[in-house]
Amino acid sequence: MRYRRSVMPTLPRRIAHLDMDAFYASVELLRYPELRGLPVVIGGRGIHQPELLTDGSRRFARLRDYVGRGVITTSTYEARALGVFSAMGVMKAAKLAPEAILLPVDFDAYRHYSRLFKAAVRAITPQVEDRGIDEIYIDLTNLPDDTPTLARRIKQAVKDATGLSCSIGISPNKLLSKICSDLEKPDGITLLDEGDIARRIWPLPVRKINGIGPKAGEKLAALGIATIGQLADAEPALLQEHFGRSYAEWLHQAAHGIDERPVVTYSEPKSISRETTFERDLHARRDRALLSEIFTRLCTGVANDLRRKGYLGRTIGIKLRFEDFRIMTRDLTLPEPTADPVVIRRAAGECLRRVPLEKKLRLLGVRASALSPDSASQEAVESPQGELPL
DNA sequence: TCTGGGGTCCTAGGACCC
DNA sequence: TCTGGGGTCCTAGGACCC
Repeated sequence: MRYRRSVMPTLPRRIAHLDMDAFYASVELLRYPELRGLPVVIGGRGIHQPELLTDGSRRFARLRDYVGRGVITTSTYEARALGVFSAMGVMKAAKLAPEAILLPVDFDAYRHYSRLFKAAVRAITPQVEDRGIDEIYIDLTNLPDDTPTLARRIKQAVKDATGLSCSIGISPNKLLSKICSDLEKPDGITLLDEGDIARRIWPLPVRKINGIGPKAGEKLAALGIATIGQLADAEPALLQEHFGRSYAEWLHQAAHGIDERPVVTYSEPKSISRETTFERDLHARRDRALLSEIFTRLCTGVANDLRRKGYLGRTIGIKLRFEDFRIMTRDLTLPEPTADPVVIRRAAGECLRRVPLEKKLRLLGVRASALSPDSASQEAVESPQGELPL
């Protein structure tokens, strides 16, 4: 009995991060194989579908023909070679690659392929954590096979299920695996253990760490810290002075490749929201009718999403982005949770009355949070949303 | 010619209660 | 009448991610 604890073997963790290669663009290439090898970008708004010509070929929109707001959602590797990346404004991308093919976003198709690849991996092990439409973590620790075999089997399963390639990083934790999966993209397998950190991780820029974004990256650069190795060497006191205790401690641990977070196979949603950026900036009074119509549509959308997913929200909030890009939020907690569009519209209207509306608006959003499962909802039982591990 | 839409987590202050 | 500390809820904003 005394020795039970120390005798129990604890296997070193084997955590995989799987990232689909140029996911949206690759799904589009399944549909339009004639675009393979060309610079293709997905994004913009109101893009017309490719036009089918009488000879059976298709005419595609070009980036140079685009006018208006919108960002690039994904680009093929050929387009990336021209400097066109996700989140870039479409008009800016058009300057860099005017001849690139432009396709509209088709989330239904991407969600379909997302379900396919995740199901294929879950058939190998249920220890899967969802990280959005094109990424997952997988805990391989308790599987019998060796790591390279598992990596190849998972990639093959994804390929068989979808026709798409992915990249996999495998290491003792999520942080390192996430970095790894990016190292040999596309179609790569990268294995790494603690002994490889200095050689493979430390030379990388700090921004490769998931959790160091533009702001923290800038601040670190100002301190002369560019690489993960330099971050690992940084004086803890210096980090604490600039980032606060808890973030500084996390930075230090991350730079040393330390991360104990488990793979979480299911979590309840925390909020459900709808938002929209207008074609042109709208004025609270002059465009009142149009704004009101959009506002109501957003509330109805949130209500429908709540019902479809089987949740009630007790806190209703709004989000505004002004023409100068400043964001303002307001929220209101109700006595009772709701999924009623009329109740949501009224609560959101209360919130809206609390914000000054001199500046023109660029975006309007509505959100429900403080969610609870709706026990009266049949849909919740019949078609589980999220990815219930059943 | 700027910059989408869906999320999560964290911080911080004030109200309110014990 | 004054002093104080802890806990929870609500609200607002911000960083970050896919």
